[in-house]
Amino acid sequence: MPVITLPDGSQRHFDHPITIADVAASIGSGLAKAALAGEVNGKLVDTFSLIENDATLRIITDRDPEGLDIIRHSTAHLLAHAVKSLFPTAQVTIGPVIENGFYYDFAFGRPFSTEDLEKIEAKMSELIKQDIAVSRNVVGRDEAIAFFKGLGEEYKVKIIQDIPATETLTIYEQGDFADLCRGPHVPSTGKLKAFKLTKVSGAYWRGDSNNEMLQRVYGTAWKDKKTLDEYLKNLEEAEKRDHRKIAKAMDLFHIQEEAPGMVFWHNNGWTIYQQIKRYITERILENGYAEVSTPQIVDLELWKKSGHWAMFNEQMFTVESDNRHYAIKPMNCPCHVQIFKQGLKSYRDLPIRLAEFGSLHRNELSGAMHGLMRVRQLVQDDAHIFCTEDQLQEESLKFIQLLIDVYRDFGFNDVTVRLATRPLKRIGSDELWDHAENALLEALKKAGLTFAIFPEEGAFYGPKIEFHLKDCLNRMWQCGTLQLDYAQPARLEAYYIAEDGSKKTPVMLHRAILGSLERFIGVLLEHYAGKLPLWLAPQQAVMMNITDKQADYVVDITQKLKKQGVRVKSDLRNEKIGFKIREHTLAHIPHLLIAGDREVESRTISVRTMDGSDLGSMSLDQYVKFVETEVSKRGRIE
RNA sequence: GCCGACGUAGCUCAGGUGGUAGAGCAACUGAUUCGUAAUCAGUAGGUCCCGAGUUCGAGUCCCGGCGUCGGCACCA
Repeated sequence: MPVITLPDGSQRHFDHPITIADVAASIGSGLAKAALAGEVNGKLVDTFSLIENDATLRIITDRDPEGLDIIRHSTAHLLAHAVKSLFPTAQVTIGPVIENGFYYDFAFGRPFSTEDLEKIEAKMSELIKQDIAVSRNVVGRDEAIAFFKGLGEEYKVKIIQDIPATETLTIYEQGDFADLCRGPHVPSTGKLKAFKLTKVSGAYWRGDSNNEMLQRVYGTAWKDKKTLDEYLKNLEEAEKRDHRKIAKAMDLFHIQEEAPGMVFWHNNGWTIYQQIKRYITERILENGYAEVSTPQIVDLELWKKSGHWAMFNEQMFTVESDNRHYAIKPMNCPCHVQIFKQGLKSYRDLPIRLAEFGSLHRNELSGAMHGLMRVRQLVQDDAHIFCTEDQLQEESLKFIQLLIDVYRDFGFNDVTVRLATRPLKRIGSDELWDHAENALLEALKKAGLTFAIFPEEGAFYGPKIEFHLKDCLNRMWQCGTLQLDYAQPARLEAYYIAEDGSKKTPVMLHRAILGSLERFIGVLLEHYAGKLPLWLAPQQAVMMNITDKQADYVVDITQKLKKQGVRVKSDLRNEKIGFKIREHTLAHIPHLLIAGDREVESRTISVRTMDGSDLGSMSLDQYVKFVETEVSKRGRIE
């Protein structure tokens, strides 16, 4: 006779096994209607599942995060249901919940068109209206295989064959549609209120590019129309922040057909670029790095020795001259090892930190390019630290601390950190890996960072820490990285003389804070929606006159401000002041400086910021001081 | 690289079923001289991504290529 304990501690006694739906109904009719699933003793189950023994129960509604996941999962099923009824030859595969929605992969003879999508959506709405009850059946393995074979669902059969024999298999049915699924699901299709199919694309079966391509349909689902609309609106807003759009509006750069994946930086964009480079140079020099510069084109022999040619030759551009074969460098590291090797190094010289803003070329697959985020020519704020085993952890910690501080200056206080550990295919002893992983782990802990461990994701030569930033559409981009490398220094025969007089191979740390400057600028533009803080803004101020009378004054003040290092231009056009203000505000110029008769009279300028606040009149000196203070704050959030 | 969509004026985009390209903004010219997010009028502007084909005739249809976009895969 089950006694059911609810989240508020109250208990309900029943004299017979009871479903969650019934418990909900016994509490109230509103809850009965809202119930999507239940959590019984910490496990999510369907509302129609039977409770036979004493249990704690939480009824899941669309107010719970789990409720939303269930809605999305059930909407994925609804999608499959609609597809199967419209296109019976389509085979179902998997349909998981993802951030903000779900997708479902189908094997189908042809791609789905946008018209198909509309039809599918309409069918889904129809199925919702019919409010079809969902049921769950536990089935035996052979039974399940026979069942899906009978339906011609070959992929489901493959999926079942891969599920461990210990797991029970369940089939969910709604009307004439059945799918292998762990559940739970909403009790009936009528519970699904707000969804939208967003895009179709190809996706490889089991994520392997050697396999056939399936048709993936993406969708989003929410508890009600209101939250769905909010989400769609947010998406639209986010798309406006796309760095490619902002760049066009701000005249930052362009990319054209003749040089795919390579950037033509316009003056405005290049000003940002230079500003960042200058800043990083300053920061690394004060942190004991030495800046170097190495060749762009290097004989293939070096890349063979370093291991790059064997691993990454498809992504390397090559050139030929005088019967010699060269590669345009995709990375700086082998060249930095060459500098390390010049002259005998003692343990006393270590650590040696070599930094370079080298231009790198990587022949990325054509489909991989993405604005500034993924390009074929890039510059990293790259450096390699050569050190001893003992210095590993301290160097790692120092780097992480520098990175965090630099990110703060750019206004990023929220960074996703991953520790990628030993992959299956690797070189080096387990002791070495223990040591290396531990060094990074300890460094992360000491730095006080929260991070996730990504097992088997490390490089073949060593573990790595990845620092990811999000773009406006929530796509993650790796920016910073710290990698331990035991292989290259040895392969390229770098050594130092240890305390005991023996030759030892140094450990090499590959590290970058911003990663590719191109990508970082892309993320930065989206982060700020183009409204860069003063220190980065390519144009910091525009000085404008109200009528022609103040033109000379404006030219004079502009000149003086330029001499003081302010990135300012004048706008003397015969336009109304409102028009000029609007234009420069839309161009995200931080300071709008205005001079009318009053200002000429008092030798001042009227200062307005791009967010619309009027700072009143100030003298030239006052303004320059104001700029200096703002610039020195950089992008830090107090 | 794979699947799909797209490529028209400087920008954003319109151009059922084939009949010599259009709007808004920007540009240019003129008027206006104005106080914090759009003054008015006029003018000019095109290799419709490239190549081949079907057709009397192609921005539109077919084929091939390039690029971009959304995903997949990849990402030292």
